[in-house]
Amino acid sequence: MSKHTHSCEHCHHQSCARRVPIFSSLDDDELSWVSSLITTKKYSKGELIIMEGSNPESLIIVNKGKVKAFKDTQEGKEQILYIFTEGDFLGEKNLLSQQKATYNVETLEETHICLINKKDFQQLLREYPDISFKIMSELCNRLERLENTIENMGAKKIEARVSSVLLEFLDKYGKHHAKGTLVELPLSREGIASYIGVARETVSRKMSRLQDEGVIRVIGNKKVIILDKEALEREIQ
Amino acid sequence: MSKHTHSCEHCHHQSCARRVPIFSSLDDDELSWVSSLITTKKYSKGELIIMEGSNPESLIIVNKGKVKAFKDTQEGKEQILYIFTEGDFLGEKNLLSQQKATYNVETLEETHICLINKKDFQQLLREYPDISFKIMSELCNRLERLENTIENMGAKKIEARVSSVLLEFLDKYGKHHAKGTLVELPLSREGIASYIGVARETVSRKMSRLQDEGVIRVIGNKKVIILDKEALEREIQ
DNA sequence: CGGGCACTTGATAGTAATCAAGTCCGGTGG
DNA sequence: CCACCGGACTTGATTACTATCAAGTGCCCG
Repeated sequence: MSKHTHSCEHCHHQSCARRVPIFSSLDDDELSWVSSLITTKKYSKGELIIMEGSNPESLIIVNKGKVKAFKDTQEGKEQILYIFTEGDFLGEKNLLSQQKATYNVETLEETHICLINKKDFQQLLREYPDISFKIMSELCNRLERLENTIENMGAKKIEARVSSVLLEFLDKYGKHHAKGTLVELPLSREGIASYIGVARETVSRKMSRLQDEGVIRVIGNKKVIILDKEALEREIQ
Repeated sequence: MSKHTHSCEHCHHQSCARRVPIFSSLDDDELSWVSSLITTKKYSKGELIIMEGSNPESLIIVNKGKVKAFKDTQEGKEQILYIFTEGDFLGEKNLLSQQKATYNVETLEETHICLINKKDFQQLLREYPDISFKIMSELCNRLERLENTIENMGAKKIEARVSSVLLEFLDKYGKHHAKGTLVELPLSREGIASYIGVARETVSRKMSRLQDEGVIRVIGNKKVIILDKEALEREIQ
């Protein structure tokens, strides 16, 4: 057994490593070793974790909470690119290519992260090629999501973009509910707007319309019940 | 020396393998071996290489020519996602994740491609981890390009999108010229339009305006001289 | 030289951004 | 506990921009 298995100060990390898809091919001993490499950090809501142009020296894994990755444009707008949640990793660009961060990352709620040092991470990759495969696979998934986003933004009506986001949030954050699926929105109206590239008023209007049509039910600013998932899927086609 | 080094039927492939960034860490012997795994194929302009939903069983490397990767929407529009040129690989999604093709790929001119069988490719990855690193690095680059595209489409004016494309083409296809840089456009106006997500008439108008302002000079339908690169960069900011 | 196709240019209409009030809700302090 | 305050959201009116529709125009190729 690894000498790290019973190291109490790392016990709470192991669950982190165990939950992360990129380490899913490792056995208990290996996970213990990985856990020993991890340090943790906690952030409260609204803190900036990574700043565009900086040079993070570690792989970051989200252990609890949510963060948004976004770019600031000179026109004063904000374009949200990703929302990362439990199990997602980030900062890989700085470790795999030799690049500076190309976007900001900010917490959307209280968030705990795990950090793996650049050298340790690179050693892991060499020792366990399966981790590389997992990462490549995840990078392909991200590419696919971005490709779909581009298709939405370039070739589809705004109705379709709103429906897409709602379905995406439904998949990620939906919970069963009497008449449909209850979704806790990770973003404000303004956040949704800068995620799909429209004005915040437009999001309000489209969501109001969807409510009038009986497709969704809006509960305050942070919750939505999806009553008719198929209708949303029809909007996207 | 590898027994393949003097195998004439593979000589013309070796240059392909040698030119490809993902194999740049291999030595001559290893390259010869890779070359022996490669088969080639030629396409004329306008042929469909990959169809959305199909399941390509090989990694494809562009050896000569250009191809476009695009999605067809139900609204009848086409969204172009990538233009791949000499040295670029594609089809990785089907080999790294277990996914079907999520976009169509069509040649923009006469194109020669190299094919590496799925099993051979996976063996290569296991034997030479550096190839995995190169691929991860390239995937990160693609992510970054898509992230920038999304920023353009979501948060920037159309002027900026046109300027972005022109600068992108300038980087990839520009050649020195008396008064600026001559760029052979890989896409028609309609192609450019579906690359940046606007109507083809809008591309015409914006380019006319840029010509009136003395920033570019349009020569027929397929060439442009960039006279004032800085002006384009200012449009993007 | 003629035909066709891609492109340009102009006119119009539709849609979303912007500007501008309100409204709702949660939190705070009296 | 209630009243007030501020921030986020909704809704309405107007403006600006681009898509669409509709003629031309020019260029390439046979």
